[in-house]
Amino acid sequence: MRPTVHDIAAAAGVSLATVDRVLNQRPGVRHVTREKVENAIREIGYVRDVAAANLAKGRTYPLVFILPASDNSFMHGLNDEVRAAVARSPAERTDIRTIEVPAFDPTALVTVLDELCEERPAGIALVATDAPDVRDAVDRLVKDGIPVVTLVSDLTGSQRHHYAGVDNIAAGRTAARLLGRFLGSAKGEIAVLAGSMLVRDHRERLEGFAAVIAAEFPSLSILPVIEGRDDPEMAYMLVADALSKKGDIIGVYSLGAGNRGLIRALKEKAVDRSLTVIAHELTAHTRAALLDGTIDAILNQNAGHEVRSAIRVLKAKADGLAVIEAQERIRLDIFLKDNLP
Amino acid sequence: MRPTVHDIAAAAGVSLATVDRVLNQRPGVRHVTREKVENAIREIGYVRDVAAANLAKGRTYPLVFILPASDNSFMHGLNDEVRAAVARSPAERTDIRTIEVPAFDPTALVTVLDELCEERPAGIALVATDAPDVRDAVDRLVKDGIPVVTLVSDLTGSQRHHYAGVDNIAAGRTAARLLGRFLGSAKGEIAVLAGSMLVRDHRERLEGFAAVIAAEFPSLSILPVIEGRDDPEMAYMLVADALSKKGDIIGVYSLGAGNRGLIRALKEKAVDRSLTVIAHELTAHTRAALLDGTIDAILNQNAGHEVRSAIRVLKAKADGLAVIEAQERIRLDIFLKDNLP
DNA sequence: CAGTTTTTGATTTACGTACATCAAATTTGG
DNA sequence: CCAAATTTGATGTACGTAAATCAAAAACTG
Repeated sequence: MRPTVHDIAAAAGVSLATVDRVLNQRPGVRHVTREKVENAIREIGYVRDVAAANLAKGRTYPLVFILPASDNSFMHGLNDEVRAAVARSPAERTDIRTIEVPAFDPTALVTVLDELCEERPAGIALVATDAPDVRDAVDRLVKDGIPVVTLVSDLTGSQRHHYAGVDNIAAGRTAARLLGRFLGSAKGEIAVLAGSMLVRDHRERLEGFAAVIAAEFPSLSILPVIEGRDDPEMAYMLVADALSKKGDIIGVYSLGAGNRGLIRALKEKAVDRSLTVIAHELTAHTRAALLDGTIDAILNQNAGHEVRSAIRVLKAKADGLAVIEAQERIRLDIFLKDNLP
Repeated sequence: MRPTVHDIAAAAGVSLATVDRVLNQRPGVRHVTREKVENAIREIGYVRDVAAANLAKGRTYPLVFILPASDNSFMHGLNDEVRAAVARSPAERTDIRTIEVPAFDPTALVTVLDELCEERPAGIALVATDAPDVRDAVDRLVKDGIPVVTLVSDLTGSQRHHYAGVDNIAAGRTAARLLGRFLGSAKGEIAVLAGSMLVRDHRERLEGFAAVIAAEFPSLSILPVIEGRDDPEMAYMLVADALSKKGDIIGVYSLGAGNRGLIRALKEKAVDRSLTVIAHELTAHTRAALLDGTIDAILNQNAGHEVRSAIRVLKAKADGLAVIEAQERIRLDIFLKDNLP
């Protein structure tokens, strides 16, 4: 049988009440006594029964998720995952609320963040637009003792407690290597479609991509980035336009969302050409395009994992517990047509 | 506040005792009453507080893991993960024991399985050697009501409750496409190193690999499979031998373990040649080889995920609960040198 | 050393469920 | 319609922890 608080009390020669004071860092314990108890805990190998503890506490965690109001499959998927987390709320003792803000709009984000400063939820997760104002607002929250994690896209230089998302530089580098290797010794230009350079994840993907292309695939050159604001319509127009111009585009890297538009443009303007295409985020659209050969590889971040990780981290931070970084690492999925889930 | 058993009692107009009888399917409840209670449960949306239930039950799950005694990094890693699970045992109410059996030895496996039939643990996880005798032994256990999951490698035609491992046909297909695309239009032979055709995972990987090569990369031909029994020494000798012969090997697919030997052979015998190499399982050795360019891509199954999934499934089965298949799906990781964890 | 403050002990209640017991009510069979 | 069987209710204890109260003991203060 695993040891309980009673065993600690017996081992340390103190009362249950004192053990409780030490365990829950309540005041009124002499330093020597505290050490005696802590030693006993270590010696008998006590670990708190979290289930029993939560039951006794009956505590719930009011959490807030701030998501951009973007009309693309990835954000819809993210929304779905948050809703799924809301459905699990009773079991996880969370009480999750989501707030939608306009995409790529630092001001709106700051307004929401400042309001939350008053409300004092147990934790906040946000898809960050990477701007100094946002950083400052987040830092104010952190200073106020409210746990904050960035989701999907990080916030440069801020004090946020954690980032729940993939390593986007690595993602960009991986995309570059795949594209480079798939293209072999071919010479030509690569079109890059991004959402906006205002979000750090897109900037980082581009950075990693450009670095590897430059260093290891000198026969490829990268065209000026197309910013489609993660909007399918806009992406369609811009990509169709780029493909219509004469030039020797032989590859495309779509590092943001709005791939519906990209795929439409590819199907209309590049049927005759054999483009190698790498895109981000597995959605119904990109999955179909991968299967029919329009896209060659998809890099994906699992939104469900990100949301669940964010919740775990926020709860841990709210309780002042340590986070097992290795466990919270979000993996970059690579999908070819053969290993689709 | 989420509803409790008291709320059910009130809603159904019965006593707590009756609610308990219904919830825990105890006898002595009239059919009409049972329905009344079940309706109330549905209407107020009651979900059992698992933490409280476990606390009250104080139940533990004696589980057994049967692992092959193979001296390769993957099996060592798997062992480590099981040990890590043992360390978590108190928190998860599991009581895990591991049994080592000789690798690729159906008879030894059957002996162990039959012994466990007497012992009646709450669940068994095994790395299956794919043989009819083993299948029959597993089916006997299943018939006796003992939950069984196969780990890493599945068991053809058996009644095992679940398979905790990657889709190995998909893995083989993915390897083929990567290799094919990396090689571009090059013509030549592909060497395949396996552990043994006695285990289903290796057979399936080969099957998927061969299918895609044949269908989509006709310029590549597959040499007869080299069976290295997942042993580094044996793998070294066989691969070194294959590379020494004249021929036009331009690619290698290592679908089993023992990659230490493969890497040594590649470094000694293929420095001058530019081989494209795809291997399975991320270990210290394959990681180093990926970084130094000896290996071009690594396909990986996360042993930790597999072990944790197996435990979740065994517990669920022991309690007669349903398993969320989507949650237990083991992903195939693809690592290039850029996205290593 | 009296008085004050701090530390410690003893005890109780609560969380939501499981499980057991015994009495009371209801249904069933003859 | 009575006895037997079945169904239901009432109640208590347990799981391991949290949190609170109040009294007792110990440690300081001047």
